[in-house]
Amino acid sequence: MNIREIARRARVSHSTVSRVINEVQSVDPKLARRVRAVIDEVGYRPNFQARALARGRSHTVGLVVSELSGGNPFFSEIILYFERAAVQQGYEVLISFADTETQPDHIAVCVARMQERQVEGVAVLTFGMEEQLAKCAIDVPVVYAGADHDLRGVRFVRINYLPGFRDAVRHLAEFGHERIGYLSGRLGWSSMRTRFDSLRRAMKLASVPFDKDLVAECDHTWDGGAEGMRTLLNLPKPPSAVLCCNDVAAVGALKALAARGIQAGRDIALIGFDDLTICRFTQPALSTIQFSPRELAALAFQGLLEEIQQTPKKTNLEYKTRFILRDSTCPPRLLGADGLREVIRTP
Amino acid sequence: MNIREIARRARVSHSTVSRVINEVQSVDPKLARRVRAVIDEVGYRPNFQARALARGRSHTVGLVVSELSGGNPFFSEIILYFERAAVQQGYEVLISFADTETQPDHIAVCVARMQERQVEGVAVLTFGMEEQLAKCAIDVPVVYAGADHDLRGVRFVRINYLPGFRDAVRHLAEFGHERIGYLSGRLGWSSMRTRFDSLRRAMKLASVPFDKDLVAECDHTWDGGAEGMRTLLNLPKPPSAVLCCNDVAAVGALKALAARGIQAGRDIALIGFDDLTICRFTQPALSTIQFSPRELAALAFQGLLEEIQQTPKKTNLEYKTRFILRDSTCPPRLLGADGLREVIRTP
DNA sequence: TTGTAGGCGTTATCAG
DNA sequence: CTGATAACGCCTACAA
Repeated sequence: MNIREIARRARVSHSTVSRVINEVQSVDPKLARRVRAVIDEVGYRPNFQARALARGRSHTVGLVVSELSGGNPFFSEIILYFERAAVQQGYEVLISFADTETQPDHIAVCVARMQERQVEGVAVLTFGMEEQLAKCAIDVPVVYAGADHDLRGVRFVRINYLPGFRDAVRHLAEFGHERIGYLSGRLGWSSMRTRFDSLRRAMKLASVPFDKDLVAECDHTWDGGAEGMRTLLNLPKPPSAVLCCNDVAAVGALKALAARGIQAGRDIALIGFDDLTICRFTQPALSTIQFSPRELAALAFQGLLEEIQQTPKKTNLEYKTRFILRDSTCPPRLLGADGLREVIRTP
Repeated sequence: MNIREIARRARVSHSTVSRVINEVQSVDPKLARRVRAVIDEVGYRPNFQARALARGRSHTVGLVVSELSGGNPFFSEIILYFERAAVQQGYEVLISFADTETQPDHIAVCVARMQERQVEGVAVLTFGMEEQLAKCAIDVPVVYAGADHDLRGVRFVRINYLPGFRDAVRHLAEFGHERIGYLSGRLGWSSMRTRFDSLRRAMKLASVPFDKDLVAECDHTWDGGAEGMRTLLNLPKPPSAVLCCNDVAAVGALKALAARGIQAGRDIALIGFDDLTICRFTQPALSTIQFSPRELAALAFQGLLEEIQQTPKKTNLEYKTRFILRDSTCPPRLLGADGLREVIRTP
């Protein structure tokens, strides 16, 4: 069923049908009604591919996220809210997971595939591997999220990690913590690197000494967090408080703590990052630094839309993190020569 | 940059360029090389919209999931593995979240939108609201996942809930549990309804008495699970073991238990459903019924592909759940007249 | 206001 | 093996 067939049945030309579909006002109401009747009767729906071809606009955008994060609820929410924003503006979204682990240039591959599909723009929300983009020629509006490494003038959501870390560290400092540890994630990922840098700046601001031995560079996954926490606990003098690069790792860390009979919020202070829903349901509820996928996704789409439409005045795309206090922190405990050692069951 | 421009530069006709692109063997190797050189030089990539229009095949499929599940890692994995299977077969995927809560017919709306985009097929993985589809005319291959309510001959992944529930109930029965509770999710959702029915059949098979007072019909969300568990705990005689309609609700339930000083795996037996990664990281590790998003997504795509290609012999699309034993179960405790009452702190 | 004709970038069918 | 020419379904001057 196409526009010509509708035209035939309504005894008008196909251009008239086209006008009716596109709500061009100049059509005679009677004709319009006749056309609409036929359209409803046969259940006709225009072919967007053809329309896109003719108009040169696909009304489709791409979203690339990181495959490693498949089981991470953070990304599931990113996708949800991005799609919602897109649909609201009449866009459809093509999704793609970039396997940055085994294929360094996979992001570029995904973007290229989307370009062939004539997307009008693509949001790359991989949080840390987008440098790859700089290497290849991409001639479609792109937006990504990161801290401040301006990539060839590409638009990005500037993520300000400092406020969250500053308040978190301040909170720990008020408790008297002096040995603050960190589960860093892979520092090869730029967003992990930046989180780490922000933490150090926050510590400097709060005059808390930084000790690189208290940093465990682990995967930012459930298992990675557990592994990292075990590493810290095996230190001669473990930290009295630990921050994490994300909530998923923090939950893993909780597991490692529990395995040794250590309870966060009583024996050690633990702070996550992201503010996933699950934070409210861990035992104890996890204090964290909020990094709302909802707002982030909305900002990213907004930025992308402005790039696509070449809007002159641009929204300030800055996302500020903030500290969320729950129950997983406490004053330093048993800070003798052996640090936490006393409460740790021998493994 | 289009096929004609390439043709001009390579001094051939655009048909020849088309043949080169589509690797038609009959092209003179010399010409082919010349064309390829130009293509590489200018970085030309064919326009899929146009190709789709001409060929009548878009090489795009749609995936509709439930919006309510935004924060649920289960869906994030579904999307990931579906996309992976699709890309492997040269398909791109259009994603859509159906808001089944406020708009009962939203699934149909999403499918319709995708049809306008000429998707070759759509997978509706909403687990329980797909009945809506029956009401509207959809003339595109569709696959969904459900138990056994055959929908107008539409292809679906048959989910066999029984094996998982059977082994879970058997396990509890061996422990001597006679008061088994259930956090059911909304029974208006067909998949929730079917899980419930399967549980009852499993209980009958194991000769465990069924008591409808021990069923809490709650949301299948984090908060819903907590709420449901509180309801059960407030019963005059709470159950000694509780199964849940999904892991997310189970984690919520764990929270409610902890709030009253009750520990799963010691004071009460708790079993989830889905086998999300997080099950290994709760305290205690959550026994659950496996419902792998990975296999499910792969099966769904496989089925969709067969529908699209009208393959004569069809894969048997059955997914069998299975019980995964971890640490959250235990024998019934304090089963006096007051059930668990004794260990419950007054709220 | 309406219809005719041409074009969007491909593929596919013919002659040559 | 190659190159016109006509689709694919729609939009849009331009002319009537």
